[in-house]
Amino acid sequence: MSDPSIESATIQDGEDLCCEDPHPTHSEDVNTIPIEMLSMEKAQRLSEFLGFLADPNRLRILSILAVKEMCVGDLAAILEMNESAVSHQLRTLRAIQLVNFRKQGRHVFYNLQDRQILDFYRSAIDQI
Amino acid sequence: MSDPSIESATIQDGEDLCCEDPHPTHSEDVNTIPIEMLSMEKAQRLSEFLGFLADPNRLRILSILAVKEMCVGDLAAILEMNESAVSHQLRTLRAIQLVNFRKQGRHVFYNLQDRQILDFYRSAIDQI
DNA sequence: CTTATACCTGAACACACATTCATATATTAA
DNA sequence: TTAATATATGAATGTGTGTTCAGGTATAAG
Repeated sequence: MSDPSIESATIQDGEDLCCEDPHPTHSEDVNTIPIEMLSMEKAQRLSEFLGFLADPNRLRILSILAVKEMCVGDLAAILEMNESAVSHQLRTLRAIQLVNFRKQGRHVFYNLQDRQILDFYRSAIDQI
Repeated sequence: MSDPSIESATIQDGEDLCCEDPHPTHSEDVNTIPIEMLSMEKAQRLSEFLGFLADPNRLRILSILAVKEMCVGDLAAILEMNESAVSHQLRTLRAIQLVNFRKQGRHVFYNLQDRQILDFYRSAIDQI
C-alpha cells in the first residue's frame, strides 16, 4: 500500500501533516483546476529541460536559429563569442534535440529541430 | 551607426560573416515567421527566470501549490525534504514573485502568485 | 603532400547553486 | 517567564556548469 510514486496531489499520507484540509484557502481560480503533483522523475526531466534552456547564450542562439539557419562561425561572430564556446553550446542543444544541423563543405549549418520548441520559446518570452 | 543593441535578427553587420545569405535553407515553416533576436539583456532575464524554475524540488513545490496552498512543514513532509531546504527554495520562489504567502498563527501558507505562472508551468509540462 | 579553414573535443578553472547544520526569530502554550 | 513549535537565515560544503585553452579532425585549396 506504500506506493512510492506519489503522482497525485491528493496526498495519500498518514504522513505527519499538521494541516490536513481545514485551512480556509482564499481560493482563487487557481485552485479550481486539479493538477497532478510532479513525480520526482518527471520533475527531474522537466528541470533538466528547463536547465538546458536557462542560459543566455543558448537562448540567443535559439533566437537566431528561430529566424534562419546559420553556421558556427557566423553565430560566433554575431554573438561575439569564440567558436569553441558556441560549439560547446550547440553540442548541448544537439544533445537534447533542440537543433539539427547539416554539413556543407567545411561549414555546419544549424537550425531549429521543430516547431514545438519554437512555440515553447515564445511562451517563455511572454513571461518577461 | 554602430547600434550596440542588436535587437533584430536582420544582422546589421559588416561583421566578418563568411556566409551572408546565399545558403539554400531547406527552409521549413520555421523560417516563415520573423522573430527578434534576443538582446543580451533580455536573454539574461529569461535565462534567470528559466533557471529559477529549473530545479526538481522547486518544480514539485509549484506542482503542489498549483493545487492548493500549503504550509512549509507540510510541503517538507510531502517532498521528504527537511524544512530548511524547503524554506530556502520558497525564499527563491518568493524572490521572483512566483509564490505568495500569508501568515496564520505559527504557520506560513504559500500559494501560487497568479494564473500566468500556472499557464507557463503547464506549457513546460507539455514539453516532456 | 602541405597549408589553411571550419568546427569539434577534453581538461582545467572559476563561479553559481542546492543542501545541510547551527542558530535566530516569531508565535503559542503552560 | 519559560518551553515548544514553525519558519527563516547565514555559513560551509559539495556538486554541476560555462568558458577558455590547447589540441584534434575533416574538408578544401595550393
